[in-house]
Amino acid sequence: MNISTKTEYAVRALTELALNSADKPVSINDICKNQKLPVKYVEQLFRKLKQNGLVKSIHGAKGGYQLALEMYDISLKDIMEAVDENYVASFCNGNTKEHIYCLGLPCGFSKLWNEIKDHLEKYFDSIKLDQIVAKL
Amino acid sequence: MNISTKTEYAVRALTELALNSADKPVSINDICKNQKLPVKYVEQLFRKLKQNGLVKSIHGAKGGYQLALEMYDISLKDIMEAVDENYVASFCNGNTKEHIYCLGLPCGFSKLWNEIKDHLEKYFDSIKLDQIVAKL
DNA sequence: GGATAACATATTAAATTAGTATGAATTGGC
DNA sequence: GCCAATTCATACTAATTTAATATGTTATCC
Repeated sequence: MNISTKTEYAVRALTELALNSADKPVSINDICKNQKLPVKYVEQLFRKLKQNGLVKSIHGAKGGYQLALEMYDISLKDIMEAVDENYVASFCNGNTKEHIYCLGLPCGFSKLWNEIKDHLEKYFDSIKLDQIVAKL
Repeated sequence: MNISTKTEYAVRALTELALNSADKPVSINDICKNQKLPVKYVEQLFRKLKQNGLVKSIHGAKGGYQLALEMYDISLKDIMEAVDENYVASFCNGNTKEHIYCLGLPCGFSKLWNEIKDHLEKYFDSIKLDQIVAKL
């Protein structure tokens, strides 16, 4: 039950964009210099962020990334989902999507796990990038 | 950001106690037979649950475990904490307890991580064993 | 005294996560 | 046109964590 470093790195990187990419794109290199993050790892994260429509990119020299959405339209949940797939999915020992059976038996806990999952998703979705930046 | 199997197993095992250990102790063997869980693994979990005062034990033949507290005094947080130490602690890349520095730099995110941590702890503490049993 | 069951610890195995390596494709500036 | 900077893509390795097993000892009931 932890925030993964993937999520942490993504949040930190997106915060850099939020602060510096309004007019010009910012390169991963610059981001990683500022935040002391591993470049190649963060590259991977950014590809996922792009696939999920959170950032847009400009190729080639002087290229880089910019936010694709307004800060208040990017939630912590969006980030986690993009970067850390099934970030809150594998309850009930991950046996079925519907959580009706666990370990081959009808599972009485699906209700509980689903409620928790729901709560967490809503909570993380309520935290937006502009709020995160405001807390810095 | 998932419920560990440790927590899942512990919840399932404690539910068994909640339902069956009111008068007599219940053995780990019986619990694991019912819930199809690995005995030796669950043994370890129960030792931690005992250390944390959630269950009490009776040695020897006909022995086993019983809840040490009322069901409404055992929260999901208590269980997670007992069985899954630092279940929600390693934010901020786990570098310092206070989350004031990250990777050697003053960390602007400590506020965020701590708020999240706080929220999660309160949430999990609000879910009590009697409610879990009621949802079955 | 034998069966049952908690208690304790060490070890192995599996899975996940983090990070590196290598290289191709794209673009700006000289 | 070429070179540097940069995104894009994938494969691989290393580290860490988590799950589970193995091997016992100790206590208690019958």
